Amino acid sequence: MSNSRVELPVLAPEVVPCCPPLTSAELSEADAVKTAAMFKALGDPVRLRLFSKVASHPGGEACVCDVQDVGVSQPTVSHHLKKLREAGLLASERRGTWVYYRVEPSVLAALARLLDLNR
Amino acid sequence: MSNSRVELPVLAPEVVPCCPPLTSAELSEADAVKTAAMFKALGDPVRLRLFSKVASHPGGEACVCDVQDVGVSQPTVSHHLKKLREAGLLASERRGTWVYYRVEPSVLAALARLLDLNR
DNA sequence: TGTCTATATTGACACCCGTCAATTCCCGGT
DNA sequence: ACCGGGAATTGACGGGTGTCAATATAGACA
Repeated sequence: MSNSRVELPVLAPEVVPCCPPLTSAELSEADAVKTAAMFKALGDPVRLRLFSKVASHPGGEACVCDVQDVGVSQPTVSHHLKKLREAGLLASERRGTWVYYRVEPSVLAALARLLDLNR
Repeated sequence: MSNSRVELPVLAPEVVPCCPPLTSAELSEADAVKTAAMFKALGDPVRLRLFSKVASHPGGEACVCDVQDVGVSQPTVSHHLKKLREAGLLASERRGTWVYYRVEPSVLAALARLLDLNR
């Protein structure tokens, strides 16, 4: 098969940037839908721990085997990582046997700016 | 019934501060449960818009009548505001006919610090 | 080719969640 | 006391979500 695969599968383009601080102006309905999807992805304890494990892992990335000890089954871990990827918070890449996940910094920064208090 | 109610009902004390940046260390299970509850509260488009309307309202607070135009019924607005209050993100106070909501700054700051990238 | 390991997908199930209509509660004014 | 309006609660319904067991896929190595 052609090896022109560029990988980086999901992460739809309209998920990326978005929005001034919440304290400075109210969100449009469309922006609220996009942004709420990201918060929703972080709104489950297991997903938040998985995200935290990836984000804090040395080198900025972690394979599933590094993070899957969160008290649920392997398919459930895979399911949650997929949700985080679909929300644009994580990116994944297969290298040999393992699949590595890393944080999408721009998206995380957008969320942080959204919550920023010092206007 | 006795009218010795002190108001300011919810906002349990253990909801308040919490946790270094997600990129610096992984969350404990207990911290993940508490923090995920806040993200979950922001993970619905209607709630996020309500929160945004309160946060960006002049004077730092808004009565329900100021924010309830989000396309759902009045009971649903009340329901969502209650969720935001229970998550520790909003505080409410009745003054005469109207009930005013305002953002809990410390909680919002904690979430922003959690998502902070630099460092 | 076949086997082993790592990760993803499928299908099923119980429970949670957002929503509304109807009702109730709380407060001011008359 | 009564009434009117703002806001909260109740009860019900439909769709979504987290979870697991079973299975499938993909790559590494014999």
